[in-house]
Amino acid sequence: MESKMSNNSAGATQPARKYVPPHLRAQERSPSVPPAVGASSPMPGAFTRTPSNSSFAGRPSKPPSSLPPRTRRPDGYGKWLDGIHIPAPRNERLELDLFGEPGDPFKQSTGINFDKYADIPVEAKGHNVPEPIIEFTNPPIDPHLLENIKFARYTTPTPVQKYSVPIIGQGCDLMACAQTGSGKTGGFLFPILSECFKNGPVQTPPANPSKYSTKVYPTALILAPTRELVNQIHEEAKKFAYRSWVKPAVVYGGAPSGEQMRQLDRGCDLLSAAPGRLCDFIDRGKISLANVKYLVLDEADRMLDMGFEPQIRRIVQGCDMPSVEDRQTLLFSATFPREIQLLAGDFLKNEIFLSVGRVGSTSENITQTVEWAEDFEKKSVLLDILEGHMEPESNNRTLIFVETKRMADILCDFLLQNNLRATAIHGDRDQREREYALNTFKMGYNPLMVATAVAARGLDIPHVSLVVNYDLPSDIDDYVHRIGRTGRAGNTGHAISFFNQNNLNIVRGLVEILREAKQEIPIFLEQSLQQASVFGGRGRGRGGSRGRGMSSRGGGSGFGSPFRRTASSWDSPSNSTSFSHDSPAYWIQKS
DNA sequence: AAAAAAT
Repeated sequence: MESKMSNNSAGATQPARKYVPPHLRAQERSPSVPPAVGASSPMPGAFTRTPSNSSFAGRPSKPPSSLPPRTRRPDGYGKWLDGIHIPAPRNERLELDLFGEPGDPFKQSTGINFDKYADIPVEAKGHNVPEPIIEFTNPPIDPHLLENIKFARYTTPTPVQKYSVPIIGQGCDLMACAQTGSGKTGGFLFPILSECFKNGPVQTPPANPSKYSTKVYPTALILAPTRELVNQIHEEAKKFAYRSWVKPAVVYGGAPSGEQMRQLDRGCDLLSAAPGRLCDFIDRGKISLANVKYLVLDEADRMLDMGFEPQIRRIVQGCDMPSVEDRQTLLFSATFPREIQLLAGDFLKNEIFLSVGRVGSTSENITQTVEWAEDFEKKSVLLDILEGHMEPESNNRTLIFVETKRMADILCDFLLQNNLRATAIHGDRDQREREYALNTFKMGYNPLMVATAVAARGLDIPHVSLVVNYDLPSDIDDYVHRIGRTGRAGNTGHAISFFNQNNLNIVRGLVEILREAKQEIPIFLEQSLQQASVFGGRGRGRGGSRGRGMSSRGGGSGFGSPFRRTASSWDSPSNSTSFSHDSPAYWIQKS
């Protein structure tokens, strides 16, 4: 922000500076080495100033006939011509949009523990595992990507990136497991874009000029389980594809498909998509997967579990997607239950298995506590916690997870009635409401957000210093992802979970996670652990599912009935009626 | 039992 101030004041004293309309700014020559974005103090207004001796002023009045007249605003994307990558000129406004200013308070910045990532043990198994990279450097990373990485102010690759870049670069399939907030998105975007920049587009069938709307043939397809996550990946893709020939596009439900259609018409080389809308566009002949070279499943375990698997199979095996042999498949997640790892084999060939730390463990940057709270007292305990945590002028955000959409609304209303700035996100809200909730939360206008599972995975929201599990999930992997909304990129964070008799189904996994992360384990959890084991509680997720690296733990098949019991079926009667205590009349939204 | 994902 300081540089912006000096920029403005310097600009005011510069009589030579003229306004240049946005569509002409791109004509300016750019220096070959980019200064840090926004760090323009040595040369204020470098991109908008038009000195009289510039190439612009001396340009012939008529453009060379080989160039078609410009018909639309430059979009910041370059070309691939005769085997050569021709990046678009730089564009100051676009750079500010994409990368923000240095020290932008709304951006995630790496935290004090970033360097500790180097201490996490990494396991890479498979044939011909290449040496990891150590830094972002030209071989092997394409120089254009290096420039964009610099713009984004990424200085050091995270462990998953150090390995994924050479692995994907040498053409291998990959199953990568790395902790929440440890840079998985870069882990697939960097190598994919780097290779794309080096190799150019795959040959695309000629467009049919008679058709009003053309079919698009993305080179890379990235699938993710929620619309917001898909959108977030797309935003990252835009950063790292800046000025290149690779045009990112995004496709998901709940938003007008016409707009997405027009966006696709402007070009689509790297597509981020939610499964439903993608299928829709494939059916309508708008998207072909015939040219896909890279297929990414982000949150891969989620994408391959019961709810999504049929859709994914349809996209991967039932459309015109190249076969396993003819594409590269990349699976990323922080958790990977063993039976899903097995299932994933259908989509991979000769994959390299990469794990950073233990599969499914949590970051030690997150301080985890568990508090005993009966359902009826959760609301007041929450208020106490928030009072202690949300100092007025702090930049903190708190994310509160509940199990049901209805409870998300109820709790949000409760917080609002207590004069707290809260919002809610869940699948029953329309997409505009969801995006509004997420944006106001990100901006800090609403520093509290109540959420269902829709916000549990992947979302990278700066300044979430506290995650509250108002209701604990029944699956330990969900717990891992939820608390992973804090303590990202080397920042520290807190997670507080409300625990009571209804949560015995997660106690084993929870204790295991807390132990691994060297967290304190309350006495009541130890006791509940014994209680739960009487009922044969299976602990970690579905059947002790976590891989220990590549090495199988053998034994436990974990294919019993997935839900042998539910909390209510063995609850004491007094607890099963707790709902009526939970919601005194004045808290309930009468329907 | 719940949530998510197409209209």
